Amino acid sequence: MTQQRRALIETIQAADGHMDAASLLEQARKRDPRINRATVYRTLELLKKLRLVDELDLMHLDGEKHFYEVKTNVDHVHLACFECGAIEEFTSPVFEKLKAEIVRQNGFHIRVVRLEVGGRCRTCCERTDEPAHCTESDCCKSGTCRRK
Amino acid sequence: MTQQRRALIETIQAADGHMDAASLLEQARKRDPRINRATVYRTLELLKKLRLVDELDLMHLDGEKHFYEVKTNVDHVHLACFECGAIEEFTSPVFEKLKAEIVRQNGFHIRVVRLEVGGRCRTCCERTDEPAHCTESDCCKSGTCRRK
DNA sequence: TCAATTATGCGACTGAGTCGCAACTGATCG
DNA sequence: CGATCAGTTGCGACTCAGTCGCATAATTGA
Repeated sequence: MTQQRRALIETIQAADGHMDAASLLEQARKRDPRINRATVYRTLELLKKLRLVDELDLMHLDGEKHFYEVKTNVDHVHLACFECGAIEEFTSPVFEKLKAEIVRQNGFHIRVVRLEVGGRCRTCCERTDEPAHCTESDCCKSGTCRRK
Repeated sequence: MTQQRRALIETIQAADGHMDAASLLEQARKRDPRINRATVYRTLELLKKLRLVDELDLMHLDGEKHFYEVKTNVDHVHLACFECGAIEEFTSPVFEKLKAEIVRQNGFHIRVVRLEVGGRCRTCCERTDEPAHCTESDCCKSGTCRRK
């Protein structure tokens, strides 16, 4: 356990939202300015393998970067709104049931699960004056779409 | 509808497994050698928006690249074995139930769903002479792990 | 057939993530 | 407590998937 790892772990735990590697580096440097970019990636790799953090794509709402969050004891779904960019989390016994089914029917030993859903959140759906999102093939250039 | 798009669509449909952009380009060039890399990405973007293809990460089993498959009428889970690299697909009414729950409870309008599971497939689990996968933090350097 | 629109090829660029290597650090043990 | 040494870090160069601007080419629709 080095200074750098401590700073990185503290930073992830202190974060309220989902952080990507670059902002994690930036924030962690406030705790220990020596931290290097390579160390961030190496530490994230380690934490993933130790199953202490989960890696997310968040439906590529903001490019190709990955996001990280402290692993919770119960898996959750991430709902990403293409219109306002909001990320909602959702847990359900049905999700657990589905995982159990995968184990039972496929004999698959689950190590990590990632369920991401993209679409339009309730708030954006209720703004009925706007057309349904992404029905046009060029919607993502339209300015209402947050997806890059 | 241009020659290039036709060639790309035919290539994706003809593919039996999951293709990434680079191999899609390579295969599509057998149908139309003029196709350019940029066109592949632009066409994939279009097909995603038209909801004709789905984009997958397959748990980054093979680096950061994305994989593509023709969208089926019922969503399926992708099970990626970290040990042998196999990709299994799995459909279940429970998955549909979970999606319905997301819509009902969150008022979320689903556009695209991606459920990926990483772990150890049945075949690899039954090879009991080998230690359980990924219990060691450096497992992915061990040679048994296909994850990069 | 021809103009307007849309797509493509090209090549340079971006940016996330990786790698090799020398220098360093921090647990361990005498 | 101070030497040891495996494991970690910083650095900087590198890789490679994906993007962009622009001139040219192909498609569409009148």
